[in-house]
This record gives sequence, structure tokens and C-alpha cells, in this order.
Amino acid sequence: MNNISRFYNLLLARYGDLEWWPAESPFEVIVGAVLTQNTNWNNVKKALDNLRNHGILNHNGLLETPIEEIAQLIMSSGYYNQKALRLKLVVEWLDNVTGGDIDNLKEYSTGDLREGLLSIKGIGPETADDILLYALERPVFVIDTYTYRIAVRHGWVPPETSYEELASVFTANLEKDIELYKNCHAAIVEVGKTYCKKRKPLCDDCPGRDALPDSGPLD
DNA sequence: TGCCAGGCCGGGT
DNA sequence: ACCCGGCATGGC
Repeated sequence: MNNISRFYNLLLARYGDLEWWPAESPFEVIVGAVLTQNTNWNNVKKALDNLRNHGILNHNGLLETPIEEIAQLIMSSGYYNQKALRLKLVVEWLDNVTGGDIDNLKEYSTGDLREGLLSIKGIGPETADDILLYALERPVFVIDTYTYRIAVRHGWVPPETSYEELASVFTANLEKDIELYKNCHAAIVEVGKTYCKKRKPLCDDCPGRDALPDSGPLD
């Protein structure tokens, strides 16, 4: 067994099934994916609640509500002007492609959907992959800053590794399974929040230290 | 109290 | 092809 599988098994034993993504519908996953860009989920939750309480956490709601109004409601998630625009662009894209029914996306290949999502200004690789995996049930592995830090600090990849390269390292070393991909990313975020923060590179108590004999120092 | 959070874009080199 | 500043609120 490889180190990445070992690491995931360790996280699985520690956290179990985290049942990500916290959302009530695929559409909410998409909105949350935009709002959580470089932002604490706590702040995102408040923004989602605001949208929901105003009855616009849905396709037509976001499509028809003025961007300024959306911006005010999502203020707690930060970057609210940018994110209001990004939500508009996403929902307009959805409207063009599906006419408002996300189920219609099942007609498209994962590659075509990823390309389409990435063509939207404000949707980068991680946001696209969040949407593909957690909203659309496609087998793509999500890379976020925690995944990158953990992989580098374990010595699995060099620091200059690109998003796509790192994703392929994970998919090459894990069973191709949508539920596993979901829970693995969830567990990495969970462990990252505690042990792999930006200015805390040295983590003596980081899970995996003893269980991964082939891995390098956690820098 | 400053640092950090489940990124991404655009302009400069 | 990289590097960097900007975007912004809320929690610890």
C-alpha cells in the first residue's frame, strides 16, 4: 500500500465518514463552493443562511436578484462584490446550459463540464472540482491549500507541483471511488485545520508521522 | 491583536 | 511562465 492510501486510512480511522458537502441540494453546493474561496466556512454559513432566508438560494432567485442585493446578503463571506459577480456568472452559465434544471448536466461528460466551469470568470480548478465532485457526483479529486501543504510537508511532491499534477498523484494512489474522494478531501481539510495551518509548518503531533515510514519530514 | 480562512484574477516582469 | 497585490469579513 502507498503512503497516500495509508494516510487516508489513518484519517478515516480518526474522523470516520464526515458526510461532506454540508448543503441541502446540488445548487447549494455550487453556491457554497464560490463563497468558500479562501474563506472560513463559518462565514460562508451565515451568507448561505441569509440567501436562504430571503428565498433566493435557488436558480431563479440568484438569477433575478440584483447583484448589489446579493452582495449585501453574502457580506459575511468576504470579497462580497467579487463573489456576488461570480455567483451571477455561474447561475447565468447554468441557465444557458440547463435552462434551470441541474439534472440536465448529466448529459455532459466530466471533461466538458470541467472545461465549461473553468471558462466562467471566477471559477478556478478547485471550485470547479468541488462542484464536479460534491454537486455533480463526478470522480474528480479536489486539491486545496491543505492538500498541497500536507503533500509537500510529507515529501510526497516537490513544492513546485501544479494543481493538475498533484491531483493526478492522488488519483493514481487511491481507489477510483466518488465517495472515497469526497471523504478524503473532507478529512484532509479537517486534519489541515488543526495541524497544517499556514504559519505552523512544524507539527510534531501531526497524524501520520509515525504511520508513514516512507514519508519525509513534515518540514 | 494580528493572522488566518475549504481561491482566483489581472497586470507587471 | 511565474510573481504579486487586490479582494474583505469574522473568529481565535
